[in-house]
Amino acid sequence: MNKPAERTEPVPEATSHRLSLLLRALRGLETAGVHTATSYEIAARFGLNSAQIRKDLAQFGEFGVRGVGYRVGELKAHLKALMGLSKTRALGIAGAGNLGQALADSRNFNAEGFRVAALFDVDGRKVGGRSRTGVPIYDVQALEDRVKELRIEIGILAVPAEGAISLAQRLAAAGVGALLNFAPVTVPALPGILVKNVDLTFFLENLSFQLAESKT
Amino acid sequence: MNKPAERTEPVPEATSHRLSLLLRALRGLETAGVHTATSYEIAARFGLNSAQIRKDLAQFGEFGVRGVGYRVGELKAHLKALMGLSKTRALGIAGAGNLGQALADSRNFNAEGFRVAALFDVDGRKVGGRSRTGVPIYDVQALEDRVKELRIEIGILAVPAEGAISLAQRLAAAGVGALLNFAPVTVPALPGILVKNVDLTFFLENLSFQLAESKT
DNA sequence: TGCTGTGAAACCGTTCACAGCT
DNA sequence: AGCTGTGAACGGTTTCACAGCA
Repeated sequence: MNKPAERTEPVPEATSHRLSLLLRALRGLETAGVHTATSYEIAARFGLNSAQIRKDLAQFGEFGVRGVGYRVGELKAHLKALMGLSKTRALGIAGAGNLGQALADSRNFNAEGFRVAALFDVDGRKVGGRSRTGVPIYDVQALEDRVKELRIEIGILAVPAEGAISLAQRLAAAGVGALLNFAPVTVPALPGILVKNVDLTFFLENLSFQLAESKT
Repeated sequence: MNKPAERTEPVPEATSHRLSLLLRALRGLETAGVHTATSYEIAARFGLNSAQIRKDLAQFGEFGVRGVGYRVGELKAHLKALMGLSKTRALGIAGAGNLGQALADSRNFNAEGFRVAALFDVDGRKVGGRSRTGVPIYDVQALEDRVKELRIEIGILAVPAEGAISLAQRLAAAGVGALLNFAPVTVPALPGILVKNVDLTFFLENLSFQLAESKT
């Protein structure tokens, strides 16, 4: 099993979403002490089709054992490697306001694969301080230097709309590989860098829409 | 134009996402002083296909004028009505930590269609206070009473994983129609209520995956 | 036997292309 | 003439169904 699995074509986004889900499911199984699981069992954990799980995994190699299923720990390790989570990436958060600090202190952002290395802000009263869990707050002027020094790979924008675009450009120029933008503007595609815009209003509007729909 | 447009079948999720985008595009056009726009022009505003825009809209009625295009203001009003945004919905946020306060004060959550009416927390020092923009912080014990009194329609979970599920149930029982969950647990489908789980780790993992991919 | 890995079928969403209004 | 509204073609993803291996 476990063939080299050369991948050239880009992985469909839907697949990458499911991979995240799958990893969660595996974590759950692992802490539940389960060592082996079939695609049917995993599929049941989130209402999915078992063939889909097998197909998704088949894109990357043969991780299963016929007649048995998948070894949970092994598959999880493969998956983490696949998703680039086997080493810890440093994150830098622009904006030490409520949102920035919430993210900096979040267990999510300091879990398997990630570590918040720095917060940046323009407010002189915040600069030099630390977040509740101890993430240092640097002056945004030192952004480029700190990104390089701390080897920050992913930049997170938690600033008001106004400053977002120019900060995105500075982070990109400083060498981060990806940007996660929470500011209510769409950061355009920047050359050589991945950008993901997350607009929280979006989720609200969707709920509202579904509410309106269901009431009809 | 503008036929009744009976809709029975559920709208595909992709459509509802695009409707949000479309609304943004229309806001942009409106503030730019544009009164009429063709589907081609709108499509150009975000890299989409013009037919898709027409198809999406066609599901709900006939809003366009052949040979001319769409009247921006009119279409926007229709869209807002469609999405349940023509009246303001009250939001209640459980958890007055950094994330909860960030959301409460966010312009996004207090824009067209939404208004944060209350924050809830267990911390006695916070209770009785207000967020920076003036959203009152209530004791979580008063959750049910306040939800009813303030006619809160959407509950937002900005609490740690532990308390999330039980709060979700309390909010549901108190009568909210939808829940937006930011806690790092999956809130299961509750009867008669819409639940949207937003796991911020998800976005990070996806970026990480794409980074890992692109480096290959 | 029982489950994975996978070709083939079914399904769904997107794009094309044009008929039909204005 | 010009653009919307829409049936038909296309492409991609999901599901089915089974061959192949432990």
